[in-house]
Amino acid sequence: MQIRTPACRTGRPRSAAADTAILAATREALVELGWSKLTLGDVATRAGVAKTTLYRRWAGKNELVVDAVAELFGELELPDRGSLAADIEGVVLQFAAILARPEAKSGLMAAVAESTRDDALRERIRASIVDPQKDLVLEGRARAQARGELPPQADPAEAARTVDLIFDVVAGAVVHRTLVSAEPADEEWVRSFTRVLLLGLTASTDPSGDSGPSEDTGPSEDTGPSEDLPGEHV
Amino acid sequence: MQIRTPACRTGRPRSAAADTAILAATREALVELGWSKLTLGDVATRAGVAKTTLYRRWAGKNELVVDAVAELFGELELPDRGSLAADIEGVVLQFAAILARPEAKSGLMAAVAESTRDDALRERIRASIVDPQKDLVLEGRARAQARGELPPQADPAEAARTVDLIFDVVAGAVVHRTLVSAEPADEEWVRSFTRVLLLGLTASTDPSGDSGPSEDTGPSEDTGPSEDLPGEHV
DNA sequence: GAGCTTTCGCTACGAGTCGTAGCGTAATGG
DNA sequence: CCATTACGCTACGACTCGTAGCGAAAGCTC
Repeated sequence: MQIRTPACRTGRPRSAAADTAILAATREALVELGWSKLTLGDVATRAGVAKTTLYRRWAGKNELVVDAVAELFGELELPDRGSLAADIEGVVLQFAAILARPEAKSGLMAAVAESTRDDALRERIRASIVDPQKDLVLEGRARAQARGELPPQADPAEAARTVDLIFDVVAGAVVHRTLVSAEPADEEWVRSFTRVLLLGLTASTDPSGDSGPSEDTGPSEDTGPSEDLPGEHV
Repeated sequence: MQIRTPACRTGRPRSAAADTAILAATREALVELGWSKLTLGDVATRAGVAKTTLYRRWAGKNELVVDAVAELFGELELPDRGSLAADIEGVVLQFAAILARPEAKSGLMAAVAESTRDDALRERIRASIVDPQKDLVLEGRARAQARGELPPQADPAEAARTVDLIFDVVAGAVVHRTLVSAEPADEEWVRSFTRVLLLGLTASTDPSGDSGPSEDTGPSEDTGPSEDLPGEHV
């Protein structure tokens, strides 16, 4: 018996290669089979590991897919493109490109659907996918304020509400366009969208000061989906 | 043998009561179990019909849930509230209220997720849920143009793109707020959202001729989601 | 009413997946 | 060398799926 200090580990360590292989296999299965026909047994076979290994690391299909999809959104970046409009267009196009991939489409939406009845799953999605994206919004907003494109906001609570609003509008519009309308969020669409959003934001802020804006969505690097060192990925 | 004219029917008719019972049972099961744990056998038991009857009418879980959820969105209306801002706020609040219901949350999103790999399902969703909603956008836009709040658009193709954009922004934002951010789209949020959207729209279409006179009227009822008379619901 | 047609309820079935238990082996650290 | 943990493999009961087959019920037409 040993004192189970959270960070104390003895014995054989988990294979980091297995984690990456499993997540890659999950994405591959999502592309070929979609969410509903994806089985953990199949993923294990593709990854070259035993089915039991999967169950030792993840609680179920939901958690596994969230981690697999989170790695996709970890590619999002927010380079300084010189203006708020350019920053928004750039990151929205990146976001749209990721959402256009079949593994992101079916995996992410199904996980979100399941999260409506599973608080732990929603929290997992938030931590690994949503929050990094929101950080990009914050970053873009700060950059725009430094450029003088957006007025600084005094009230932090009001600023937080504004950022949340922007985030829901940007991410929601792209997701709806891609999944529900099933049409590509191409450059033309992104330009139109950015114009409307930007006009709405700048016009709304000048008079008194209250809502202000920032932009978009994008996720930031990511908190990698799963590490293998901490305990389980549950 | 009889000539199977599409509209020609002889023999025992299908029970309309069974349809409504099944759809109601489906929504009930969605609330209690969610999408993933919902089984057709369970729905049949709740509805008081045989499992085989379910399979005779619907191809599978996807189609059944879409029809069950579509009935919820059939409640949407667009009464004339006097101004474009009021019209938008009103319908967005209705939409948010429907999306707040658990059966709509898990059912709709899961169906959308599945539709990414099933063209027929996507078409079904579009016809029974999305298009009626888009009609509301068209109606509200026409009403605003009649009031002079929005300039008329000459190019029909451009007008169609604008309507699609508005629709994706509105529906997407509410869905994202409700499902991903998991926070209520309450009156305060809707007001902020409407303000940004409206400023973006009016500023983008600049002022030019307009000023229109009266308005019009009648919101249309909706095209109910599913009828039970036509053949199979497949 | 007779007869035809279609639907309905019921039972049963093979196929497939789920998630777990059990066992022996491999890989670390003390 | 030994304790500890991870891994691969097999097997298992439980469950769901979607379908087939049967007899009975409910309409329509004549």
